[in-house]
Amino acid sequence: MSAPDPIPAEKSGSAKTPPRSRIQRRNRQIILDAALEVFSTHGFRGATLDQIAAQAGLSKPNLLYYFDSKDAIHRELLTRLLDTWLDPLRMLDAGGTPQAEIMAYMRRKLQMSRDFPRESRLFANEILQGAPRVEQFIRNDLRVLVDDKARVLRAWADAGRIAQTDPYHLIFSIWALTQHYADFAAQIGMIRGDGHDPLDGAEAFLEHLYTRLLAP
Amino acid sequence: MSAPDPIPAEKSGSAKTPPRSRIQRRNRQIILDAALEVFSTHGFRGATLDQIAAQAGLSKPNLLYYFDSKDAIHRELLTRLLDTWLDPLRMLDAGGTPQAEIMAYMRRKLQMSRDFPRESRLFANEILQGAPRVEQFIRNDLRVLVDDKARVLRAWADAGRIAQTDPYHLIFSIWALTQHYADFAAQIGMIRGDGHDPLDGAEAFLEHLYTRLLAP
DNA sequence: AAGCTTCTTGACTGGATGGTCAAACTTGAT
DNA sequence: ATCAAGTTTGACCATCCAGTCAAGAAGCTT
Repeated sequence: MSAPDPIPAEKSGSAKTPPRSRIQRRNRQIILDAALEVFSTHGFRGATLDQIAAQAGLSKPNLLYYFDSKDAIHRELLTRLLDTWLDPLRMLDAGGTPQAEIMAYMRRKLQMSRDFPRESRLFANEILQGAPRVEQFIRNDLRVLVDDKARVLRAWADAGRIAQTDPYHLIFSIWALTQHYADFAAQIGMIRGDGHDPLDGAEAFLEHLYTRLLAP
Repeated sequence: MSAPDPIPAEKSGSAKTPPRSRIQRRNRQIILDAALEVFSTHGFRGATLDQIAAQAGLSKPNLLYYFDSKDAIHRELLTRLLDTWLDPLRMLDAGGTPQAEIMAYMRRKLQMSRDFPRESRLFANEILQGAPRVEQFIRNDLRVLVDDKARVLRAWADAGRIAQTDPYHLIFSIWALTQHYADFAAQIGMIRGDGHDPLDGAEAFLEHLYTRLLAP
């Protein structure tokens, strides 16, 4: 399992930021970016190291100089993604104004679909396959966070500050509606015409939708 | 490209229902069912003929006796899926009551997520990859249908029978919200607890949502 | 500039996988 | 029962693909 490692990791177990050379940092980033492109459209099995190498402008052995394996590249991408995946929901503040907080959460998620559609598709691919690589993340981190925020939403509803709705389905609806614009962008683009920005009008629509849904 | 075909297709170009023996019909169905299971969770590239054969309880060469290639199995699945994919939207009746029609469409889509989650994931996989195999279907059939129904929705809005909303985003929202329960079932299951039915409460929530969204 | 380290790659390997084939087995009509 | 057609499969092949390796090129340090 442990091949001689050309990139010596620091003594400290899983060093968060092993001191890498300029070239190391640059090329690892190039590879991750290329891999994100390829993995997000073809899935893990559908992607080949040759594709990633071509996309990165590097040779295949060179990829494997910077990462131990195809799997290691994919794991690194997922790890980086999950690190920030929870942030928008985490920012939902129990002390804020209910409508404004929920609306802001929706807007943050929509912004992620706009700014990071490949990351969204990478995640979608993972869930479609049954979430084998992110199961623990979902069962632990995500679930705890959702349970926590669901309590906040329920409290708001019980206090009559927003309409009575199932807080879980409310959260799922925000995920579904916002991620759809990233994950199904190809379909939307083909229906609306290729010159059209798939996200055009989405924010106004979703604001309208949640305004009406949440009004007490 | 054209290998000697052990299953003679009828003279008439693409016979819709070539007369097959009892065994043929049975085994083709078994294979398609197994393939749907495998393709929908692993994607086209991620699925192997050996997996499908094992799932079907047949040998790999036997699979290839009934279908020309892995691709042919996949194509057949997609063709059958697309044939019925449009039906729920097609049934939306311009002559009906706006709220009731839209609500019924939402319910039909939700029912499809309940009854055919694998088909939904097969489709989602396809779109995630950029819709290479269904591009013409989307650009032609689906687009025309959506444009048509969008006109209906717009007319209803202009007549003041439902609230003013972008008809395209309204349709997309129904797709997103209903398909999410099939495509992201793994995630929902892990968050709500494994004993829980992911779709529990979904219909009530969506009815509530669209009631409020559409009220003039 | 020398010498050491880091980086890069052409050529290769082993295993997985889609697909073939000829021989064997079943089925159904007579 | 017999025979032809339809069905099944073990053994095999060719290609693809993740990963290896040794040798060479480029950077750094002095």
